[in-house]
Amino acid sequence: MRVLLVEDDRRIASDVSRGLRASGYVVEVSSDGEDAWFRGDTEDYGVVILDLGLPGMDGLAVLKRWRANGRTTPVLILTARGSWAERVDGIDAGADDYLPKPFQMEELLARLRSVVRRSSGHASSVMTAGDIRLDERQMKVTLRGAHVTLSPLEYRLVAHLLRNKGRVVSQQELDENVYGQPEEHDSNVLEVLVGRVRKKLGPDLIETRRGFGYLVPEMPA
Amino acid sequence: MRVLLVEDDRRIASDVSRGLRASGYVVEVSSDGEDAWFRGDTEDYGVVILDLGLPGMDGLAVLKRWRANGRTTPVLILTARGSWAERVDGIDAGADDYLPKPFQMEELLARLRSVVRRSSGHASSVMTAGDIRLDERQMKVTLRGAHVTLSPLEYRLVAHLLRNKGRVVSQQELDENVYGQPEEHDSNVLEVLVGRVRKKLGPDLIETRRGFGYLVPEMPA
DNA sequence: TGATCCATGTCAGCAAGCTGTCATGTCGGC
DNA sequence: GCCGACATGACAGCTTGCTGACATGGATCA
Repeated sequence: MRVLLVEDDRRIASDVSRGLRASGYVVEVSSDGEDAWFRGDTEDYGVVILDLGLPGMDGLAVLKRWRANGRTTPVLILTARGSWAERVDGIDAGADDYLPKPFQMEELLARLRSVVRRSSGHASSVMTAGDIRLDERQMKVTLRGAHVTLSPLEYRLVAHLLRNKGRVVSQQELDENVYGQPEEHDSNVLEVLVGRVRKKLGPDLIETRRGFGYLVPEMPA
Repeated sequence: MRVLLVEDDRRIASDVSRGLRASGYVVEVSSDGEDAWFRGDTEDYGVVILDLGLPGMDGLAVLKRWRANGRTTPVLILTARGSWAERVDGIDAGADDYLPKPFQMEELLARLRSVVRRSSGHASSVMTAGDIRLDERQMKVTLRGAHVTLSPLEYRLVAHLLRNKGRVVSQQELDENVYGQPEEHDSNVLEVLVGRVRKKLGPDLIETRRGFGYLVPEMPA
């Protein structure tokens, strides 16, 4: 992992970067605010370790400019011991964590792990098929970019079929996942439901496998 | 937002919870490890504040068991001053941040904001959606720059939805985070509350996902 | 103490639209 | 062509969520 270490004290910089390298990080050092800002804005680092007292541009300002530009690279700031006001400011400026000086190398490494772990923990919730796009987080379905309103049952049907794209899903399985009851409906509710969905999302999304169930194909017809 | 405060010192617990409530959190206090573990494992909190020295079950053990069960609720641990080994352990056990005792209420609040913000992927204590701007630090809400006065419940509703911008939030989740009770209201308080907020902040801020809950969309309609 | 304000809960009525049913039409395989 | 599986349109009943009006109760202040 690539780390940008922004620190103007040469001795600290060298100690820390040695420790980081020993732990398998690729380290780049910057000792000046302007330079740090430029690099952080143009390059892609896994983490930034940022000292607040800097020549050129203040560390907080650097951080704020990154965040204002939408950079989400995790940032760990180094603050003077005991100055909790500084920490509050740093955190509110968008820092992911701070470490009061002086610190043990071991502690720095632990916080680095934690910061990185956190920032890499998101999974995508979007599924697509043909022109259809379903965002599970927003429970939003679009057809060629246009928002389509689905009822709760319709939504669950589509979501379950999309989650199982490329596989034939039996009526019983759909019953269980849409209605939550394994009991067989004596009527044709499911077929009606499929019909309503097809009317809203187009006839090609859901294919019928006579005698087996329904299927959202891997490739649109 | 719902907070679980795990602290066995009654005085600290009462001071802190008072401060938290004053800042708009819904606070539940637990003073014993077993109890804390059980609650954290069964209930859904926005954050947990965890003191390490506990009767019953040790704080670290509680945290580890949560993580082992896949709970990702952000946890802020309180440690004795200067014991950095404890911090390292805590962070590697899955804590999201730590705060050395003694601390200022203000700092606790800032770190809480930061931990919560991170875990929901936001970058600043100011959250926006369309023309609406909410500053968690000041508990201030503005609409097109003009200050809007919200009641406590209204504020909590908006804050929770904004913290989860782009995600559908169920009525039950709102209940828990606004009222602090998982119990179902038999009445329509929440709908009334939403209505009141919409009247103050405009009808487009909060979208309804019939049958599922409410949502503040990523992009204004 | 009484007057008043405000936050909050309750309720009833309304509109939208969701959902199951049924009658009837269509399709595919044998 | 026949049969069963599936599709479709219409409709009635019901749910859901929204809204305005009102009740309650706590806080504040004269």
